[in-house]
Amino acid sequence: MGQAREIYAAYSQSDADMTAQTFYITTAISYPNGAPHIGHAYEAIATDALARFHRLDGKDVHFLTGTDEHGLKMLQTARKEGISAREIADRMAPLFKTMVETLNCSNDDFIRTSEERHYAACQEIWRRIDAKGDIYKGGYSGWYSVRDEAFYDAEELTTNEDGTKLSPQGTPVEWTQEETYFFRLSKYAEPLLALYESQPGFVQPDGRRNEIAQFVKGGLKDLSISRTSFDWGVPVPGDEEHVMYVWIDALTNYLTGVGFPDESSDLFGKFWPADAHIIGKDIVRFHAVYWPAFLMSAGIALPRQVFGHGFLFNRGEKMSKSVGNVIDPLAMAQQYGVDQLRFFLLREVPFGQDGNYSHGAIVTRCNANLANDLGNLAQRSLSMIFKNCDGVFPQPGALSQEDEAFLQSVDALYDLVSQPMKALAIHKALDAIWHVIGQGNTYFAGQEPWVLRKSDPERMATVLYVTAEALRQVAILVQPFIPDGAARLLDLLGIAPDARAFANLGDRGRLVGGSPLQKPVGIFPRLELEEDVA
RNA sequence: GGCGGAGUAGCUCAGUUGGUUAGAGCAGUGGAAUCAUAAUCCAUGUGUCGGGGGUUCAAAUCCCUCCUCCGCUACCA
Repeated sequence: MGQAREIYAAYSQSDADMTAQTFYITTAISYPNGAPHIGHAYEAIATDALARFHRLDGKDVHFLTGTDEHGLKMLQTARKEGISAREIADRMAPLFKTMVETLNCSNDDFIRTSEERHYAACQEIWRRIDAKGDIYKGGYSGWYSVRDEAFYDAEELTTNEDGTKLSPQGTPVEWTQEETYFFRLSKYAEPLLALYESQPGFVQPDGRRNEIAQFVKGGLKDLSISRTSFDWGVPVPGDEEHVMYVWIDALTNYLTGVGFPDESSDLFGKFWPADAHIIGKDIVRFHAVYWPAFLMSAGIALPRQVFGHGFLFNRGEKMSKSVGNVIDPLAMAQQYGVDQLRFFLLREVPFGQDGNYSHGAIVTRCNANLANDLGNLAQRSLSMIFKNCDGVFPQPGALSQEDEAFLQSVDALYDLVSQPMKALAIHKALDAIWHVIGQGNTYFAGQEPWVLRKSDPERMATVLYVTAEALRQVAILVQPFIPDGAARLLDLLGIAPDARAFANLGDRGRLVGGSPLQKPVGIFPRLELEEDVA
């Protein structure tokens, strides 16, 4: 194990400077063989919330997402329509690009693996792995269907009456051997185990890391990394008969996104190694085993974390075309609102676990937390200020014990949000914010400023000021999750765009008494509980 | 089969290294208030903490066993 440790240690960032001023985060790239679904939307939204959080926290953030366009399935889909794979990729990729835009994602780049820059990156990493002696030519054998141009696993096959084997598509298959290049994955089992042990945060959540470690402990087989049976892919350097197969191509997008192979570029220097790859739990192994192995082989620093999130289910059922519960995320964004959809997914589903969504759950969650708790607290307090304080924020008088106590928990909120966000516990961060919003309603109701209006106007002014100051901080903290609503609230409060970063939280950016207030308008209207269309 | 995780209030779940009357949100019930997006606030739970056995002064929390559910067990993005 000692030597294994050295192999990976040379490239790992286990002593990563947690106060680093840059942050590189990625989603997985989507396979655009069909339209985007709610799972794609969820991953993009969660990753965006993390990216926005770190940006507001003062870091220089690079957020990458995109599409993985090569491979046999794209080619087959294209053939069915009688067009080229590139044509279908050109038609489908924009759907994903539109989705992330519509969902208000702040990605800095959108990579398509069919782009020239990506070919350059893949070919360079291939060359380096090859130079390391980790690539060799061998044979890949399996049940091959000439008509499908595809290999199938033995379990997928059915046996015909006459004893011949058939593919799932019902086409005949035959035992075929194809020349392919292999990557010496077997060589990296020990270094990978050393990585998981010394950097428990490398694979998260913990349960996933245990599964991966268990898998690797069982020994690793070398990996087939090229194909000759189709040509929709990145050509292998020096052997144009082969295209790269799946993982070197797909995973390398994270390097392409920061300018690799130009390691002297500003982008690469600033952002590699990546801080977090946010991916679905189904592809954790490829990111936690293949990817670091490729990078170790190529002599490139390893990413700091791979996080596998859960799946979403529609009322407990996996969505499928046959069940008819496949829902277009853009239709959901249209129906509920982008902030509402974002908030629901981030608040309702513990990040890392599977989650459920339903029309009723979304309506309940959004009305209770967005319209009632936050929206109404803003409306009731700001409209009192607008009507009773000459349209400007009041000057606070001496603070009472209740004022101090409430402000104290508002000022403490940043830490309670920051800690879970840095641990990717997004739902816990939102829980902390809403706990304080709840305190805000309790405080407001307890102080009864509508009574003070007549009995003690100065005291009323102080209560309203404290409430508005709490709203200012809440609005700033809520930006990563519900950016539009947060911006509207900050606009109402008259907070300048350059005063909305986390550096302005607490007493470093107190609301200024006497500054003008916009006429309050509802931030989050209630959703009407209509017939369930889902 | 092997390895791992989970079974806690009607629903969704929290419960650190075992220790006062097991908690939260939602739903329900009763009340208050009326500034506000019919929003808000207060009060309110007789839960066998999956079953059984054990360790301990003390277990949801440790050990054994049984039941149920789930995840992983390689070349599909």
